[in-house]
Amino acid sequence: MAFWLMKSEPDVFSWEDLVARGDAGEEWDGVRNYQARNNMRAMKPGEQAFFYHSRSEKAVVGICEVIAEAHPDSTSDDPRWDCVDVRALRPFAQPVTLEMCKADPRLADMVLVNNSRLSVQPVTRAEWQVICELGGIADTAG
DNA sequence: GCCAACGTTGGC
DNA sequence: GCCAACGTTGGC
Repeated sequence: MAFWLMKSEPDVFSWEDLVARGDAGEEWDGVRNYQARNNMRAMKPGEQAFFYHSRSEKAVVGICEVIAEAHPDSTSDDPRWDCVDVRALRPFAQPVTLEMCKADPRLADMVLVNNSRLSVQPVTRAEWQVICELGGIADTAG
């Protein structure tokens, strides 16, 4: 069981947009970066990912669930680009800002803190736990 | 809105 | 295969 973090600019596709899709979820298309794509290829249905609002907001706002393994990105004719499908699982009681992540020594090694440009990234079990705690919800990893 | 950091492209 | 030029991301 792996854990992930996926970024989106809220102006383009927000957490609220994903919630509005309901259980049908949404294709996580548009990723044109090999590392991010490789991370999506490693995802399995049932795994969870933090949903992060970049740019204006800079905060983790909820948790989504992978509902389909990687498949060709419908927004690209280039066979290199795959993506997964996700659906909203649960919102945070309060958003966990980038500032909070940087301030917490337990998250010092987090990819989000150290490589701000990777849009789909792995999260460790320990980091998952900390961010759930900061977000005011029970640890969903069980 | 700016620009640093990073990734990709393409000429050589 | 190197690296300069270019485009994009995302924090500030």
